[in-house]
Amino acid sequence: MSRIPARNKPLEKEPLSRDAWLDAAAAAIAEGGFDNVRVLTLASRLAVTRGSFYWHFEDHEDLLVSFLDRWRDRRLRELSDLRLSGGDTEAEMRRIFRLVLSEPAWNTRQLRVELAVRDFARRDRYAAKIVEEVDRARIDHCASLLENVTTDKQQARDLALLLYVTTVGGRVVLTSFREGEAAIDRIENLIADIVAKKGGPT
Amino acid sequence: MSRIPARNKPLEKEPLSRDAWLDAAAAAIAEGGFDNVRVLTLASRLAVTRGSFYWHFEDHEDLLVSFLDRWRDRRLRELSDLRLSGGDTEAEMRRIFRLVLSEPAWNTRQLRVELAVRDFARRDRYAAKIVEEVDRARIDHCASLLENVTTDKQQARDLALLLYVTTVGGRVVLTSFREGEAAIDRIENLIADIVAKKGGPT
DNA sequence: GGCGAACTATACACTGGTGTATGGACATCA
DNA sequence: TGATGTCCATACACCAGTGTATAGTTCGCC
Repeated sequence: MSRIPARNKPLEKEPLSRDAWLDAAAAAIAEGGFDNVRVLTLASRLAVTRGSFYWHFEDHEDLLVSFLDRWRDRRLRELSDLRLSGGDTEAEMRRIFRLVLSEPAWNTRQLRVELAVRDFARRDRYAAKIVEEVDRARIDHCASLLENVTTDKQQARDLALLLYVTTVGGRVVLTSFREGEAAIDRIENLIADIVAKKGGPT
Repeated sequence: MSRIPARNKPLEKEPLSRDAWLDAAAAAIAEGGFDNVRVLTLASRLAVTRGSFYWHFEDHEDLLVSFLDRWRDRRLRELSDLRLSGGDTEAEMRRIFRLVLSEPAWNTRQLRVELAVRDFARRDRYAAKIVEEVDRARIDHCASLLENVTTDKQQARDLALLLYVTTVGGRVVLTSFREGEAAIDRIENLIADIVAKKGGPT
């Protein structure tokens, strides 16, 4: 008993939710990847001790798995939201590019998280499964859109894959590369040309 | 003195070189990224204690910096070697793709190291500088090749960027993605088509 | 107002990591 | 042979992190 509790006020702060911990984890992941999520650090950032953590989560791994699950759910949901918002093929196509490519909100944290997840997937089986689910959904969606442009199903799928690969690749190399933002537009136009030409009479 | 040295034989093992430590680091990085290189682990893998490490290197950071320097030097060298080996534009083009894309040796360790370096570059200034140097060199080389195909310098540069981005992106998404190897060929053909068409009469 | 559940703090045991100081083994050369 | 330089082992101090056990606080509810 060397310390005084000093908590006379009724309720200074709301109790922490599981989601709050996941958000903190997201911040840590965006900063330094999955190896950077440490219970101790998150706790101090939330102004709480680890006692809270081990009430909400089984252990460290539980946190990571929960985070990955939430990440997948959100990515799949934003895809289906996109589908609902309708519009013609061209417009939706653009929107799906921007989703992974240059949507404003993506520019910092979400993008960094996405890349960190992909990186983690290279050494963690569960993360790999999650990433594959999301990739598949995105590519499928893109391919089904492209079937409005070309009739050849295989070709639609190849183009979708090309688009996706280019989109992700763009973010991977152009984040640490100068002349990025300017180039990204020109690349997008090049890609658009390909789609147009391939979509033609073959 | 609770232990017997037990080294009566004249010379059981060669003295370790700085490079051997860097190789061990490469293995660790390929497995689990830069956060996975730990002096203790490398030492035990080299069947040596950390005493050796701290003779060869200043500290942990020194190892990482040295590794990055060596990595850049090798990447730049393999580029200029490529330049020397000549051949027509088409052939060299293919070769440069495969260098980052599907060269057999790349399939596991070198590829994983490359992706780990890129990941590390997102949170480390020095690594970012290294990656940018290598990226620039590769893209420049690719662009200068493409000037044999198209006369428009800007277009050559854009195409080079597109090629590079697609190549890297392909490796990033298709490593954890099924139907990868088959798709990669079709993608490569698609890209080749673009180059051909763009290189045509505009 | 007393009970139980939800949440958090504290203290402890343990592991694994860095860095440093120091000494020992071995070779080379004067 | 002995001095010096190279390379590695050992021991120490220290810190950061996980996980667990336990106790304390606050709330809603009967």
